[in-house]
Order: sequence, then C-alpha cells, then structure tokens
Amino acid sequence: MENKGNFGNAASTPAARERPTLKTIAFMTGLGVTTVSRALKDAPDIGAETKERVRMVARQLGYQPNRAGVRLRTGKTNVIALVLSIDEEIMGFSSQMVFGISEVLSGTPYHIVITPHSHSKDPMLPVRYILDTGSADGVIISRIEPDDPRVRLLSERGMPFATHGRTDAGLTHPFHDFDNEAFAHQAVEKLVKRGRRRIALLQPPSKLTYYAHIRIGFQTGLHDYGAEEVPLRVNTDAPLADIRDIVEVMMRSANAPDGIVCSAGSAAIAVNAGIEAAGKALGRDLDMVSKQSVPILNWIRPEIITAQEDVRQAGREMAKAVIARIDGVEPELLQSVSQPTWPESGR
Amino acid sequence: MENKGNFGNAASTPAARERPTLKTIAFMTGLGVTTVSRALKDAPDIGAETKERVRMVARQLGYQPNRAGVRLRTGKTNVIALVLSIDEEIMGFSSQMVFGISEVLSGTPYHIVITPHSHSKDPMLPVRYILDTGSADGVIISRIEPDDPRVRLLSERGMPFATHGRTDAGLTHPFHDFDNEAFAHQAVEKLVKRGRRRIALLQPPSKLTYYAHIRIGFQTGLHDYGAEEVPLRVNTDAPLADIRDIVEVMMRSANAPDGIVCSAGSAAIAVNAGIEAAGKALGRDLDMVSKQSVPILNWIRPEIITAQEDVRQAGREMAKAVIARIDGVEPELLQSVSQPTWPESGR
DNA sequence: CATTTCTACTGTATCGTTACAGATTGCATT
DNA sequence: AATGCAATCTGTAACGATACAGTAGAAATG
Repeated sequence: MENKGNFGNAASTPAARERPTLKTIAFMTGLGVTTVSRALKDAPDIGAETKERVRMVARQLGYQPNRAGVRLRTGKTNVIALVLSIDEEIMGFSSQMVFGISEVLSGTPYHIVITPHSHSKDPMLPVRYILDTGSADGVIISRIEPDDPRVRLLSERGMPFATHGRTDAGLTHPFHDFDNEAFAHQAVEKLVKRGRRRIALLQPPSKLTYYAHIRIGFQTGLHDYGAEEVPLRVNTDAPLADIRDIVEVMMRSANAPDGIVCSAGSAAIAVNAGIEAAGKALGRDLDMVSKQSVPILNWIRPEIITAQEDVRQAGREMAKAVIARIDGVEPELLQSVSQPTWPESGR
Repeated sequence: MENKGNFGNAASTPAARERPTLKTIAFMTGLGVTTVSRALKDAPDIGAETKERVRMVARQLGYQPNRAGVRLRTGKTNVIALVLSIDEEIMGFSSQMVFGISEVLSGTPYHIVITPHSHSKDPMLPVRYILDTGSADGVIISRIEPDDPRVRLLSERGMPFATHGRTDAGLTHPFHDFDNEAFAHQAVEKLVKRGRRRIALLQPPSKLTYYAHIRIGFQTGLHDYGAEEVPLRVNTDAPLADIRDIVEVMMRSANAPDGIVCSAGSAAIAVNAGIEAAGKALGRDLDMVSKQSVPILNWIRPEIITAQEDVRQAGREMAKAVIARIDGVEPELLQSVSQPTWPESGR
C-alpha cells in the first residue's frame, strides 16, 4: 500500500517526488550519507562550508528525518506520553493541559501521544506499557498520591517524567503543582472577611496528595481567622448528583454552614445546585469559594468566589520539565508551584 | 543513553532482561526469524503446530512487535492523528472525543497522536505535515466546511480519514455528524409548543457546513410551526463576553425574542448571562433551547431545554470509520449521523 | 526411477538512521 | 624523506521487521 522510495537499484538515483532522505541529500551534494548525517547535527569533524552546503540542500528539499529510522537506530522516540484519566473529566480540564503541552512541543521534534485509562482500573497499566514497549521518551501523569507507585516505577526505570501534583514520600522528581494549601487558606480568609464562620469543605479524595494540602490550608485558615468546620461527607470525585443531594441535605439541616470551600470547578456546579435546592442563596445565606480550571463558574453564579488554576500553564511547565529531564537536567530544578489567582468576579 | 538489546555478536544468544524481539523467539524455538514473523501473522505457509509453538513462546515472553521496525520496513505507523483546534474549546468537548476514540483504539495496535493547531492560522498546516512526513495511517478532523480543502487534500493523497461534520461539494468520505437540522427543527417545535413565536438563533460561523444545516432546520421549523425569526448578529465562535453583551442588548430591545435556539453549549452559558443581565427570566419571559456535548447546562439553569450531542460516541464512530477505511472499506459505508436526544430535564 | 508439485521453512536485502572504525589529504615536525 | 597529526570525510554494520526468492524434503505423478 505504502509507496516506498525505492529509486533505481545500483546507483540509486533519487527520483523527484519521493520524500527526501539522507541519501537524497548525499546524492545532491556528492557527499557520503554519514557526512550528511553528521553535518546536520553539527558534528565537530565536518567542515564549516560543507555543513552550510548540506543545510542549504536539506532546507531546500524540506528534509525531515524519518522518525522510524531514528527511533530504530537510537531508541529515541521523540514522543511524550500523556497519561489521562478518562473518568475525572467533565470540564475542559485535560484539553487545556493538552494544549499547554503542545504549545511547548510545537517548537520541538516531540509528538504528544495520549494514553488514556480509567482510574478504577489498575493505574499502573499505562505506565508499565510505556516502559515495557519503550514507546515514549517522557511521560506526564496526574492524580498523584503521596507515595505514588507510578512515580516509584518511573524513577526506578530511569524514565523521564513530570507530574501534575506532588508526592510526599521522599521522592524527588519534576512536578508542577497548584498551591492548594494557599488556595484553601485564602478561601477561608475570603469567607471570614464576609462574616462567615461555619465553613464546609468539599475536599478531594483522601488518597490524592493534595487532599492533605487542602486540609492543612483549610485548617490553618480556620485557626488563623477564627472559624469552625462543618463536616461534609463527600468528595470531589463523587457523581455530581450525589454531591448535590448531600449538599442539599446539609443545607437544610439545623447546623448548615454559612460558607463552603470547593476544591473543583465541576463539583462546585453540583454544590450550587444543592444549595439552591435547599432554598438557600449565595451571597445572602452563605458564600462559596471554589477553585476552577476553566473560567466558567462566574457565568453560572457571579456570586461564587473563584480562584483560577491555570491548567494550560501547568501543561506548559510539565512539558518543559519533561524535556529538560530528558536532556539531563536535575529533577530538583524542575519543580514548580503556581499560586491561585483571584480574578475580580466583579461584573 | 538507551540500552539496545545487543546480545553477543556471532551466535546472538539472547540475554534475559532485554525486550524480546523476533530474534529472541527464533532462538527459543529453534526457528528462523522469518518463520517466526510469518507464524505470528498466521501466514498460510507455516505449519499449524509451529504456529502454535511460536504463539506460545511469544505470549510467554510478552513479545510486542517493535513499532519502529514495523514502521520503517512497511511504512505502517499504527498512528491515528487527531487534529484539534485549540481555540474552540471551553467545555470538555475535545476530551470527550479523545476518550471516545481511545476506547476504540484500545483494542488495536493504534496509538492516538494529538496534532493541535489554531484555526486562526492556516488549517492546512497540520494536515500537510501529516501527509508530508507520513506520520499517521489515518486522520480525524473537525470543523468541516462545505468544500473543505483538507478533505480534498486528504482524499487526493489517499490518506484514510474521517471527519466530524460533513462536506457539501460532491466529496465522498467517511464522516460522523450530528443531525443539526433535526436539532434546530425540533428546537423550534419545543419553543412553539411552549407558546413562543419570536425566536432568535445563535448560529455557528457561516463557513462551517453545519451552519446551513442549522439554518435549514430552523427555517423549516419556523415555517412548519408558524413562528418568526428575530435576528441575532453574532455566532457561537465569538468571545463569551461579546455574546452576552449582544444578547443583553437584544433582550432589552423593543422586539426582544421570546425564544432562543443556541447551537453550542458554551455559548448558551453566555446567552443565559445576557438574558439575566437584561433582567429577563427563562421559563417566564422566554425559553431557550441549546445543544450541548457535556451535560452541564441543566446544572446551571434547569429551565434550559437541552439536546444532547454525544461527542464521545462521535469519537468512537470516527475511530471505527478511520480504521475501516485503512482496511479498505468503501467510504460510502462509513458515514453516520446521530440524532439529538432530549433528556427530560425534569431530573 | 525420474520428475514435478507441494509443504514448510529460511537467508538475504532492505527501510532510514547513526555508531564506529577507518581512510585520505595536507602540513608541520623530526 | 619519513613520520606524526590534525582536519575531513566515508564505508560498513546494526537497530527490528518483512518482502522476496529461494531450499529441502516428502509426496504425487508419469
């Protein structure tokens, strides 16, 4: 089916329309294939004038190295694998991350391959697959746990990677994280400044590292600003309908909170529905603060106080980190934390 | 950097820990490499017992063909490229499509590579890149125009592909589309049944094929059910803030509509904001019908009448279509249109 | 018995690239 | 004149898989 560029047998005279290879350039310049290869990678044992000549011809022909050839010979895939959890997603969370990553990769030979999996299944599967088949030069994973087995495995096997979120078990690796502790702390502050004292927290699942960050920020916030917690027995991973129902029950109860901190944008929509179902109104009976990765909440209820997590930026940071790691940069230098921003929801 | 499996020089005794290749299996079975290769693809000239033996050893070793080897030799990449427009996206539209596609691909040797681009730039660029570098066996594109140059080019070059949306210029190719005409027609019906007669349409940009579908459905709807159009001079691609402002102005004007049909979920959020900014209320002063690809609108306003477009399903359909096309199935047989579903928003 | 035919298997070349071990040339050093 | 030594350039082999053109042996044919 595929038309392979077999031009002639002995002398190999390159035909016109085929995709150019090193051989084509070698033929046109009268040089050897090896010389052309080395010239294009600016090797020290090639003359300056020759390099120039080769580069010109290559550009002229629109030469692009054959990925399969390079990969077979060197093992370099020029692929970054993005492992995505398919069930976490209602909003444009992962799209934004993908676009952030590709912004960075667009200036490089790297391609981005999506490796999806369900986090109800074994989360090690996609990572093991990538390692066993050597199908990528670097990996990006999210939903990080304090002692994440994927992080351990990737480190152990020397596969460059970056994580969206941190670990907490003495593992050193590139990551980008949102400062959830600062977010939760500031969220409490905002609520207390509006006179709220009885605050509920819709937290992430406890197995994820940032559960602890959120908790700490929340609790020091309660302490620092003098407020108390109203327990909420559901987390951001629950189905939206469950969140709404549980919030509704809570809001109807005698000790309903007058403030809610919400750790995820999609969950905030369900929380809001629960509040309204209970006949309460934001801004009047209570206030809500939520993190969001896509600026949508204020379109729904301007009263929601929102902190923005820039996931696109996260994608950019992680892409840069993985590439730097591939290039041998120490992991310690490839860690970043972004601060919540509080766009004035005043409109 | 990469550890290539170079075991011994002459006799090539395979070592233990390396990734198995055909050579490994050949060594273990005592057969030739060619025989093993052919046995694994069930070629007719290999004995039944031999095939069985080879398969067992291969399974035992966890053999997976080296993609670079296959690709270099045969030109088959085992890659499906998904060309995504990075600016169209606020909701989880493309994520859902990606997940639908990967559901289908997970049972195959295909990987999914994301090729993003900005539709303000030349939309041919990513397609040309894929064609020129032969970096995929199949392509999926969206935002289709009636005489889409990408469709022309892909057809011309014999590259298998599927589109999300149809063309309208005598081009025959695999596609999956949502029945936007039916949607718009039914939308008008729903509004008229609620007693609405003066209806505005937030339509897609006119260069996209489904602009015409929406228009036709809308206009026959107006005619069939006896309603009139209130012009709305903005489309779904406009910034949300613009949509809101223009809708607000319209709703404040003397001839404000009493019904709105909206062709995109994210735009509906802005339309809703515009309505509220004008002090009008859904269900009382007017009704709105919107298409959505993620079930989010009813969390925002239960009063919005929503039609669901299952983008995940679209992803599945397109993935199946591309693969079928790669396998030589005629394009005519790979076209599908999905009907709008109207989930009872009554929860 | 010689020849053909079929079955089952195999060696070699090749895809495009790069690592490695030369090869050639000119020029300075002994 | 012989030697050493940079500076440049090049041929060969190999990565893993498969297309192609065989080969060996058994069975069928005349």
